[in-house]
Amino acid sequence: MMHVLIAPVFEKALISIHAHNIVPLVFDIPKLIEHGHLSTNIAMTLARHLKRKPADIAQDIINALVFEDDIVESVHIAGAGFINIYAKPTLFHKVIESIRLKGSDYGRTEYGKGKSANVEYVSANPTGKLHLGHGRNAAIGDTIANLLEWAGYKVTREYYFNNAGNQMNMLAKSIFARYRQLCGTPEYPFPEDGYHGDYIKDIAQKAIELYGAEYRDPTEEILFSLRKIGEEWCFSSILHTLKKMKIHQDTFFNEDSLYHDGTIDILLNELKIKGLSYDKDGATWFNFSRIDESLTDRVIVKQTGEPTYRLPDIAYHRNKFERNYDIIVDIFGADHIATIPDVTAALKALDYDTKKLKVLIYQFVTLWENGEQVKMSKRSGKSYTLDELIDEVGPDIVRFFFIMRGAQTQLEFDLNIAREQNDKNPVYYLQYVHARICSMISNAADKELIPNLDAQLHFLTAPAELTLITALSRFEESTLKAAHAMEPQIIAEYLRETASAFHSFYHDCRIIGEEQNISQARINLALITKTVIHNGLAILGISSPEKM
RNA sequence: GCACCCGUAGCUCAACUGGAUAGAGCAUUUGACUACGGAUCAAAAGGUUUGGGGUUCGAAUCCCUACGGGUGCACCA
Repeated sequence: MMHVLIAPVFEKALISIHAHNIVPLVFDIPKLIEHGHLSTNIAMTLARHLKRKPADIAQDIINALVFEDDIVESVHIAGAGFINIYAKPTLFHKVIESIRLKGSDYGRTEYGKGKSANVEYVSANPTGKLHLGHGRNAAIGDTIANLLEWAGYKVTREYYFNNAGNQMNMLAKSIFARYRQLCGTPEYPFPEDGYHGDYIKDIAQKAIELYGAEYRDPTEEILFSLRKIGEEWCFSSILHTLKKMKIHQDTFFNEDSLYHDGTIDILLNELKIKGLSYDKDGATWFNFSRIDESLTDRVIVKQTGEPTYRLPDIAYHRNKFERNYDIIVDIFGADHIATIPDVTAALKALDYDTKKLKVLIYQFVTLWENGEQVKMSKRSGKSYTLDELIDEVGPDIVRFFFIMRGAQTQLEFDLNIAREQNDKNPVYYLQYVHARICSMISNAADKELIPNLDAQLHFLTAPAELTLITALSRFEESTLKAAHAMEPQIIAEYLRETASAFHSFYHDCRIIGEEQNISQARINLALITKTVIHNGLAILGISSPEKM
């Protein structure tokens, strides 16, 4: 944000030396204060294009700088051609004013103004409870939706599911087996690939309450009914868990609708006409190899006449493209990686602009407890569910742990750390800032020290104060960068740095008990810190407690 | 075997997407206000960024290669 005040002056300088709009003008905040408050490598990036030495270009730029406001102390060339800028305190004070004006909107940008985005996440079929992998999916997806919203997009949060097909039939058969076992035939065989979780027994119990214990054979009718109550049970469990995680999705897209409204038939027909599909061995194949040599042809309609998952996947994505979103985001686990090239190639062959499609792949979660990995086996049904995890450590910690690492790295979820309510837990470090400030404000009020927004900010000159302001000034860049890169972890990292800057400031600089002017100025600084932490946590879907 | 992701301090991870002396947290060691919440702060120590080549002013980042880990490669989803 500080660069917003500086950049125009540099732009003018670049124009005057005829080096404007050749490469983007980027400012960095140097790690070392010896390198100034802000720096730019513009002279170095220009060097190649202008075929001149970076240092010479830097000197020309500096000579052409004209600062009208009294915000810059000095400008120097350093290293291989960096231009380092030393700001006056007034620059920092302008930052405070600006953040205060934006308040709870500070961090929002107009990057995606007038554009729409669709973020699809969770998308678990109603065959069971959500597990930890879904949790990571949910946290990443919901946070990216938040980030895009903060970047100005109109966002649709979508859930895609399939309540038909083999998986659901297996669910019905599993329920029937448990039903018989509960109704006096404990030796009734359980399907080989059935769903083993205990929840199936709960559903069977419900079936007994609804239909009695009389059914002996898995007729089509009874399986249909069991499938229905199984679906309802699972969906209500999924929604309940998501709600606990503070996740609400706008659209629930049923795969079935693609068959009912003819989308699938139309697609099949079109593929045939365009030569993108062919019949072989009684099945219909997609001619992927024709559009991309690195791909292999795949069956899209089986011999049995049933489609494979690829066909509705393509149809569904086409449907999303037809809904005219500017960005379409999928959040997928690493196990779905194979479908992406196929779906993308198919859409491209159908003339859609696949640059709009962003598929975010996250790696798997491993759960650790007491230094040992907790095995999560779907078959045995002994998986630790997302619901249990939320009950144990709360939604804030669950959400934070799932986004605090980059999506492409395998996540080690350490239950012991998640459970600890102490300094080892990174979530408290952030929330503590908020609680601390709230507490301080109420203490100040007891001493009749009321926040005065017109306080003289020029009393803020201590290093810890300037470091904190610098951190706060970076929030907008961070939200933008995180939205652009679709990496929630950037926000987590940003908040940690900012929290650290605040705690240092709070330790070094007393607020209550100092001279009135200084107290007021520092209260203002604390207040905007509270705003930034609150906004940042809100993006992550995490609460900002006033007490802990 | 082929494709994709990853390999950074003892452990878990960053690094503004090619920038200055690779940084945090935990663990270890040492210190801190009779005052605003010690769920805090300050400091020490810890590295040939898996190995080897290459690209350029400059590489953890890009390319090639070897090794190690994960995931996928169905007429399952």
